[in-house]
Amino acid sequence: MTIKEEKLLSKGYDFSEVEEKWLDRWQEEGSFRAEMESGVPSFSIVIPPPNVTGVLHVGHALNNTLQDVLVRYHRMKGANTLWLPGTDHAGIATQNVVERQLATEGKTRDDVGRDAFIEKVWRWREEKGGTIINQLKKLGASCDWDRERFTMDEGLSRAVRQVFVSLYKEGLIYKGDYIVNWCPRCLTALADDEVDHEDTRGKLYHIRYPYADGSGHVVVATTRPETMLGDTGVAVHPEDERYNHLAEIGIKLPLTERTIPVVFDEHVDREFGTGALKVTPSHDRNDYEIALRHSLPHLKVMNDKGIMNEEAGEYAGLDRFQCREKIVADLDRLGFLEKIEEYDHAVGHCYRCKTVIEPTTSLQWFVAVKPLADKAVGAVREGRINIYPKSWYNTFYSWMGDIRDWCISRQIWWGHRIPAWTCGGCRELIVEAEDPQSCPNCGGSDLHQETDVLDTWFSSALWPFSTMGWPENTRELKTFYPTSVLITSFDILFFWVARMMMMGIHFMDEVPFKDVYLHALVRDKHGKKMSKSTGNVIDPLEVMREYGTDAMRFTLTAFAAQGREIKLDEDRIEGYRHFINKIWNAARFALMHVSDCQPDVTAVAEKPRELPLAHRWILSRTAATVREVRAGLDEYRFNDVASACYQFIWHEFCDWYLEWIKADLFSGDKVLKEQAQGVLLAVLETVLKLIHPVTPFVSEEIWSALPGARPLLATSSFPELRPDWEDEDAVGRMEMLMGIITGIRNIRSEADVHPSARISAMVLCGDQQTVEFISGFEAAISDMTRLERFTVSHEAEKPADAATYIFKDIEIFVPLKGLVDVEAELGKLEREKKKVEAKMKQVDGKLGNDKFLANAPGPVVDKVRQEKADLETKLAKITEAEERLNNMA
RNA sequence: GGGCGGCUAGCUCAGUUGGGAGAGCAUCGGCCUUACAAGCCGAGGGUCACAGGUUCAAGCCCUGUGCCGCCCA
Repeated sequence: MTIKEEKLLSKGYDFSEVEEKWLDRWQEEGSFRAEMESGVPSFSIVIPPPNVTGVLHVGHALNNTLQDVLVRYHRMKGANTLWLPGTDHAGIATQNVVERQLATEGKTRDDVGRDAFIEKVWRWREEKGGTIINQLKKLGASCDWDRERFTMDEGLSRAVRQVFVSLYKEGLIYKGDYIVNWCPRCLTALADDEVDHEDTRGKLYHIRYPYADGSGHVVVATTRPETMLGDTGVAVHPEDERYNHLAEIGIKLPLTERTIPVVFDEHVDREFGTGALKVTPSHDRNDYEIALRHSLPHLKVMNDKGIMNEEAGEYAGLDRFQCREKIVADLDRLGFLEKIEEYDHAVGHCYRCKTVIEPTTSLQWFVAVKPLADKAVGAVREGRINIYPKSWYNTFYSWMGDIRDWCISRQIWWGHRIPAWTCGGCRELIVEAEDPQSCPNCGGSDLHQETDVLDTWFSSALWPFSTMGWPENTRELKTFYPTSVLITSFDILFFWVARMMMMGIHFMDEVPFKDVYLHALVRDKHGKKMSKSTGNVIDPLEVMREYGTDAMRFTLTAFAAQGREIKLDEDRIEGYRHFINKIWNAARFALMHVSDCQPDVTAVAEKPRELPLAHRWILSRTAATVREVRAGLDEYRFNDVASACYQFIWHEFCDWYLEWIKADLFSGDKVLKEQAQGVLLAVLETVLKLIHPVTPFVSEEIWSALPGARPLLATSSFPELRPDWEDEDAVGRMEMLMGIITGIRNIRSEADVHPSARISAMVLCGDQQTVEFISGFEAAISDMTRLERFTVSHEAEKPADAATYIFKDIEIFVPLKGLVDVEAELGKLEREKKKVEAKMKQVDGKLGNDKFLANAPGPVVDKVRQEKADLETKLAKITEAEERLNNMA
């Protein structure tokens, strides 16, 4: 037994060794290397760089499967194809990892110092940072791995500096003291979209703020009473008559000695609570803006770690949450507490460490994004960038419409250090791409670089061009920029996608990608977010081990319908593993009959009109499937691609075609046999190519066993449309034969005829032509329904003692010699009759309606008329059958 | 409070110019029929959330309501 036979005779598909093998082969052959041939269209994707700290989760699996499907498709279509891989340096996350490592040694980053710490991070990256890249390789991701990039690479870092300096010089980057989202644990500022808002059951404290003249009080409500120590005013609506008189009086702030003013601001909601709002400019974003409008002073009452500072008076030194309790107790004791309500509200948490965010003022670097955002919006409006699914356009526009300046400085060490220096001599601020040696203003050499680093997303925003060698004008940029499509999860539309648009358009003068496909988040089968704490996480690596990578990829593809969240059920993966196995076994069968053929046996498929019906039919169905798959891939309808393949391969190719041609394959008739071999091989080749982008391993494995010397499937050509294979006549005829076979099988099953029992059946049809057509398939029909005798007629007498089945205008009889269960048969006919009558009622309703006849298009009316005729025929046959049965009884 | 999405068979979901309600899984019955029991054959199952409207015709378009989810304030 040869190795090939041994392998192909194995009954079940053993994916583990197969996957290993092809991963190696593809790499060895350089199948995924991006060539830059001239005169060939390009297709390029840059990977959404996973965090260097990451391990593959099911979201990555989905994201990269979809990318790989497209990339493999376009590569097979012959495009210059580039899928550029890499990781980002994940500033905060990575720093946290290394700090934790230090903590086990009882050290902090300050103990080791900045340079040594960064060195440690690099070392960590060398040792552990490659994990997710290897996992992506296992997934079969056909990236050009020689081009792997990292946001902290030298080239990318140079791009970051260049961009920073340009934007600064254009006045689009500035430094200022503004309110930011502060994480008191990470000790850094965060961008707005790095804050997760979680609905929290909290308390709303209603506090009495006495008028300064003692004539009364106003009640304000807050969820964060500790911030009252930083209040510098109370705001009310200018038209709120309840408070007009307070303008001159002011408020005596409880627990302090301070008197604060009342200001009148239209943004105050008169309906909320008492219509009075405490204003804490240093610890609340809205209050910050109110304070700006009314020149209220800022008063910071906490330090960076969320501990109350000296401004908090006797509360100094307390943690913010301890302080809250004490404040509430004190207010209560002194009679300032009106009431406490249960209150649901969204609380901001650090997206990295889940600590409650403290909005606070701080000196930070910002990008003035408005002008950049406007250009991005313009590109989308003009259709230079298309977003799929369409439902995201609204969200995109509304978010971009009221976008705020982007805080890009982070108070951490791991990342791109801001290229700005302050001169110790003259305080000049120097922003340069190259480290300056001396101050251009005073010539002094006492220069101090900013200690902050840039937001990781700042470098990610440059990814589509920084990875291709910008600011050099490289061949890669010329060939592959703008990229063809960006595939990512909707939750980073703004973190990343929008920012790439801004930066790409600004610096490349061209959009970074033509299409954006946003896929859903993968949830568990109940629709819950997967999380370690809930314990409902599906680990893709485990799935791949258990069911095979192809099964997982196929499942994810089948679930990727636009505009819907993905509820992943492991049972479904198992189901699709069965499909992979089905393909394997179908191929195994096919190879038993074609492995010794010359590859040119497929030439018979070039002249389909000369072939027997079943071949014409399967070729036509193959052509239709090719059409569907191509259209699905072109329009990002991944689920349609999967279901078209599934439906065709299992329920047409396997269930019908393979069964149908067995007789020919085992036949002594050389011509019939070679036709069957040829078409079988041609269809199998097409199927393997179609399915390869989704299930690369099993398809490549089978492909390698096909007769003849072949290039790798991964670099073979994708099936072209085959109008010459399309054959509606063959499809119609085949459907009639399949209907007859199904009818006979139905009768056998309903009548409890043992599958091995040889019985006879008779078919009555409308005319002699049809009789002749059907008789031509007597053998096939008998074979597939295990008949000993099959007859066709258009005028024979209808047997009395027979079970019947009606398919369109064809009646099928299976004589059962006293074995007919009259009651059961009548029941079956009755049910059938009800259905037909219900349909008939609908159809009659339409045809009896003059307006329908007048307004509906001709073809629609004709169709309904035809339907009525069919229903009448069927009804008549049912009635007849009932009469026969009743006569028997 | 604002915005978006969803509600179709027991479950998970398709349903793209409005004109036949579908798939997979699950269920039930029968089969080791020489590729596959990870299989084959057959069957049952739905007031398309609810109420109106437009139309000759609505799962699909419009309005409102309910429930669920997400985002934003």
